[in-house]
Amino acid sequence: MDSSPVTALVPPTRIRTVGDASMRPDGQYVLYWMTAYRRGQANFSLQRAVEWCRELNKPLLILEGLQSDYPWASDRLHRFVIQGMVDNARHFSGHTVTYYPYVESEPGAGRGLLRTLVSSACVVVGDDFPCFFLPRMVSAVAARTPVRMELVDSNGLLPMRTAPKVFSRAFDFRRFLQRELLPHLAERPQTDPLADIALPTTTVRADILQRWPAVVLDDADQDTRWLSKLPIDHQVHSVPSQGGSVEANRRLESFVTQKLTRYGDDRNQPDKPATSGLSAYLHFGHLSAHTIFDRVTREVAWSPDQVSPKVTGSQTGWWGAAASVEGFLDQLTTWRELGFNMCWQRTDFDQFDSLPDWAIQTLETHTEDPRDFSYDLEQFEQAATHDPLWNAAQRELVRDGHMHNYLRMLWGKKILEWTESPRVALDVMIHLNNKYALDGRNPNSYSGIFWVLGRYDRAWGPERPIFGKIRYMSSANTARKLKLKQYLAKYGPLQQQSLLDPAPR
DNA sequence: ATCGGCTCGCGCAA
DNA sequence: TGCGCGAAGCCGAT
Repeated sequence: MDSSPVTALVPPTRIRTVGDASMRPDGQYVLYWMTAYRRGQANFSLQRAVEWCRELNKPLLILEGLQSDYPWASDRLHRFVIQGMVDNARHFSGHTVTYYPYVESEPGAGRGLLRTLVSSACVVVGDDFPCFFLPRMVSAVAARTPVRMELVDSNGLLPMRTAPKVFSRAFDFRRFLQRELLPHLAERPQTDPLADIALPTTTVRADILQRWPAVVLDDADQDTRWLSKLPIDHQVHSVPSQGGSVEANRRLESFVTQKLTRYGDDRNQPDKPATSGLSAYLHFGHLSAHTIFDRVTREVAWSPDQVSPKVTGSQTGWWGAAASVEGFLDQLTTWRELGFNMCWQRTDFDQFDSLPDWAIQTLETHTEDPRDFSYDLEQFEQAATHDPLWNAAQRELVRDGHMHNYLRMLWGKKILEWTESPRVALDVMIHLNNKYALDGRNPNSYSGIFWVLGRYDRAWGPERPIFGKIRYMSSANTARKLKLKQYLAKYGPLQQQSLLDPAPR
């Protein structure tokens, strides 16, 4: 793929104008409001903002903000994002742009900042992310923005707008991609849209900086101290995983060179994991799916002419690559983009009633079935069930901010089995995942959670209590299938310490 | 270890 | 209208 030319312009299908205000040529700068693609590289939003700068000969101001009052805001999520800001500050300092990282010090403190910056802008470019509170926030801003505002889709390899409907099965979406994806693979974002160009410069006014001080990133290593003053959840402590584009690229490199060939066999093996560990970086936009795709295909010298002319929707054989590579690309394309397809098409993607009819029907038939075990949210959260394997998976989530690939399915199936109703089970899954997982609050998190309840799946027999025709999973079989000795030891109960205390450093 | 049966909605060819 | 097929299932038989 590397040899094909990079698209000169951001594809129009990735851009939508919101509101009806016009561009103001007498503004002082172009404003890029960075909310989802928190990176300087391979970012169509940034690239679009630069297009405007060049057309108008105006400076570029980039606002990367972090509110403190969004749901589940915590030390863990804040620290990851702020580490990303450190990388971005370093990256943008080598370019003729003004980068303005802002972290809200108390709820509502940031109110007015965006409006103030917009009032001097020619045009505003924002990120078109279809999940969590971002769509609502962005439309609220768009409704009262006095200048032209564009949202750019830099989420994935397929522009969200090109899928004409919701796909209810991976197989159908995969078949669609096999027909449609190739041309879009050629329309890649520029690696560095600011390379080799000199834009006019601007500064943020002193009175603005005084009221909304840019976050000081020099002492990011000490950030635990100033994070503790923010009105966020300090019980959800930060984790060793470092956020930001630098670490994201380091992980990508290590995955491609060390693990990719084993991906097919070992991705579910806890003791010698062959996973990429990139989902949190994708979620916060520290890394682009295009960058991952380019790096993987370069490593294995794949080119589009290896693609099979036969479109079947089958998982294997279409890419014309080794099984491990096809498996990983299927994750990156079919499964990742399937979640974006759902969130883009349906605003009720996080509601129980968005499940397929057969799943709702069978779950409701069995809602009154007696439960052998029933736990409330706190018992789940404290990993206080009777099942050591489930508790270990929950502790991994709470302590490290992620959960093992295969166990997260079992984790969800058991929550369904051990709560009073499927709707409550859904609430528990969403809450725990969004609160503790670095990659939560993302379309793919919702895919995983809803898969537990039947989305993208099919009915299975025999019909069982509670589950009905929903696919069942058991801890005993999982323990038989995976080597879990080290995992169980690592995530066993702590002796003295409460689960929610900060991890020892 | 590897199998067949369980069981069914969906898209597409016919 | 019928057919093929599906993210990771389980269970019992060989």
